[in-house]
Amino acid sequence: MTTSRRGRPPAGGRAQILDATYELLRDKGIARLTTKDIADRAGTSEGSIFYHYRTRDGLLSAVIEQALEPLVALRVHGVGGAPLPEILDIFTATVEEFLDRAVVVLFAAQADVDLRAGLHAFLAANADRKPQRGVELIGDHLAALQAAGRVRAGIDVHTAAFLLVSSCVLRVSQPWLIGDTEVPAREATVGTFLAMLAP
Amino acid sequence: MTTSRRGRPPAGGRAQILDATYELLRDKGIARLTTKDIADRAGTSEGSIFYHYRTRDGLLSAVIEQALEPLVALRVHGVGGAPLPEILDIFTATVEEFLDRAVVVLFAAQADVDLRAGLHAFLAANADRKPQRGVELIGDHLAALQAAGRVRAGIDVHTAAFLLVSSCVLRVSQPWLIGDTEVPAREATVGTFLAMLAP
DNA sequence: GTCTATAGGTTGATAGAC
DNA sequence: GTCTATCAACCTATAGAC
Repeated sequence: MTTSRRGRPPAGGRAQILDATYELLRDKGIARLTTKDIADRAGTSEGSIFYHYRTRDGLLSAVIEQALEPLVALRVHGVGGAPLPEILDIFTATVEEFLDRAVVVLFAAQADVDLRAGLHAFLAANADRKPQRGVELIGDHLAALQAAGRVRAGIDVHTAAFLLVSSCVLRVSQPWLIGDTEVPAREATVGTFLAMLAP
Repeated sequence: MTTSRRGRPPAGGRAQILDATYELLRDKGIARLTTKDIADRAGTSEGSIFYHYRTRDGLLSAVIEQALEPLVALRVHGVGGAPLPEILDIFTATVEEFLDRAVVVLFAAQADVDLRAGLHAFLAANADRKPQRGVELIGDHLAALQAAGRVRAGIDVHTAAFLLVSSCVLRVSQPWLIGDTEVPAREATVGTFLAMLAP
């Protein structure tokens, strides 16, 4: 797992192939993604691709897993004692920043049952329910505030947290799915969410 | 546009090809979708496919547009005077029922820039912002209730409506994107949403 | 490790009989 | 309208030189 080394990496190295594949996935889509196009964009030869990744699917899996790396590396920990607006601002910004890159591979994996199964297996083995635990964490914090009377009583705070995360997913996905359309800004969504929580 | 005729349609007709393509898209994905597989599943020959749809892309576009048909046919109208819980229940159920079928083609279209561009153009030309107008409509109804004091003051009701629709999209998409995971039931989400709106 | 050359198989699309 | 037969292009993967 030597992911870095001294000096300029060789032109046809693993990283260039990985980056070129991600960019083509994002710009053209997976349907007409060929190893020839990848080689051209990476400035290498097709032979190198198969030397490094053995198969086209192996390369695609590597690209998918790289884009999900922030989720794997994530250390889930308590949200601390910062003011709620700040917590939700940072949380939603982090989620959307991750999704900006991840949707490309999440959508690409939908094109093939095997890729999708591999994606799900990878998440199960390496991400250990982190998306859900993020929602749980926010929910737990809201529950504490609710107990302290700073969040209105009578609402299921974990379901509320799911609503907030949903808006992050849709905001990032919508331009891809149905084209450019108006969506409330993230800050406005967080603001409205806070107002709906107030006692 | 003769979509029906007397008697049993010929085995290799347009409809069978369309259905077979949708099913393969849903079950296997677009990446390895071949006209041969489509012909086999439809019980027809490849020749018939190209006779009816001229090109593979033409067929795919037809499948996409058929799955979005409920959106095109939708007549957007006021929500009437039913109780809010009932309105939101019916609204979210309708949205998710549509998405259950639509995500298959919405995701498939992400595999190719041309397909995606075609999808966006089709929606712009035939759906006339109906997704957004659905959100607006719920928002407008909430605004009226807010003016009547039955929804708490100080919240942006249109952003709130966006939160609710987001949860529908994520609930339907999540099994595809990250695999089977716990998600709050639709009824629970609507219930929590209502509780957050109460004055 | 990277390249070139090429094999081997698949794919979308066409032609022409029925 | 549907079928069979066929083709030309393309794509993944391998072999072997450097």
